Amino acid sequence: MPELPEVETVRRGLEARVVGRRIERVEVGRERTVRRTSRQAVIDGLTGTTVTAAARRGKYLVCALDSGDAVMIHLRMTGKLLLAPAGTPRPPHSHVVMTLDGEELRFVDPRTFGEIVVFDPDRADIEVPELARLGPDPVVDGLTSAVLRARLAGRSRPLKAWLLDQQRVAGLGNIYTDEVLHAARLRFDRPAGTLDARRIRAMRQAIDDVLAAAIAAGGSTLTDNQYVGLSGEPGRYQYQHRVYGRAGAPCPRCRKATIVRVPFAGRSTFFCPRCQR
DNA sequence: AAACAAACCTGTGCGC
DNA sequence: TGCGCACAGGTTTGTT
Repeated sequence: MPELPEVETVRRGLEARVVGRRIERVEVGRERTVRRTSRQAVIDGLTGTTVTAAARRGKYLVCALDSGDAVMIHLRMTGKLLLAPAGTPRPPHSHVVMTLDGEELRFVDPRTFGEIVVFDPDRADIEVPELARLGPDPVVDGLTSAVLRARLAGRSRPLKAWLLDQQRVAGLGNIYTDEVLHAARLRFDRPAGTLDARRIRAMRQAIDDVLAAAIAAGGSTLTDNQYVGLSGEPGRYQYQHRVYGRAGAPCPRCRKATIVRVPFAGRSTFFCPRCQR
């Protein structure tokens, strides 16, 4: 579910409302959420610590603790972090609950693909190896045309597959790749290595513009309401989607063709067959 | 290197 | 109303 803009919205919520606070108590219901280590490792690693920073890389949240450890949280498809007054009813699938001075930070995740792991940053390469493998994050690291060009060179994969690969660029998922490719006027199935300098610049600009607008709008909340921010507030970027979920609608740029939905890489892809090449 | 399918789970929406 | 199927924002793993 959540891609870079949604995770960034959650990160900002954590920074504003959780950083600086002490985790008094930790409850782990479903052990699957903490499968990387164990229920006890996560309870022991979090209890009594104060959250000192909230960072993000791609779709990964990484919070620093005053113990020297860090906690990685990945929401995957249906994970949510919700901050609510202690004592209020917990939503179904509240697998991990952290109590902080009258409030509860709840990790809610119906499909249980998400996970939480407390790790030693000095051993990050072993304990969360995927973090080190992530490509540049367009917001955290910035992304230049030169970097894009170097990484795209010689690649035969379709552009969309390339953009979805977190080891190439970190943070884009199914919604935002489609939005970026439409903004850059590029077809999803064009081989990644065939972009000339002008198209590379267009794609870089599109990545920046789409992500900035989406973050400013608090991310995208689709009709199933799966994604909401820390306080349960929905995002608003779905109202600005130009192609995602809009099959059959006229293309908002050329207004002549109709947005098409095709299966690609096992999921839906939306694009304008007229203005994306 | 890259394409594809399957796996991990649960919920929802749709056609019949 | 009820049933069965398709599908869903992500990532890893195994197979061609």
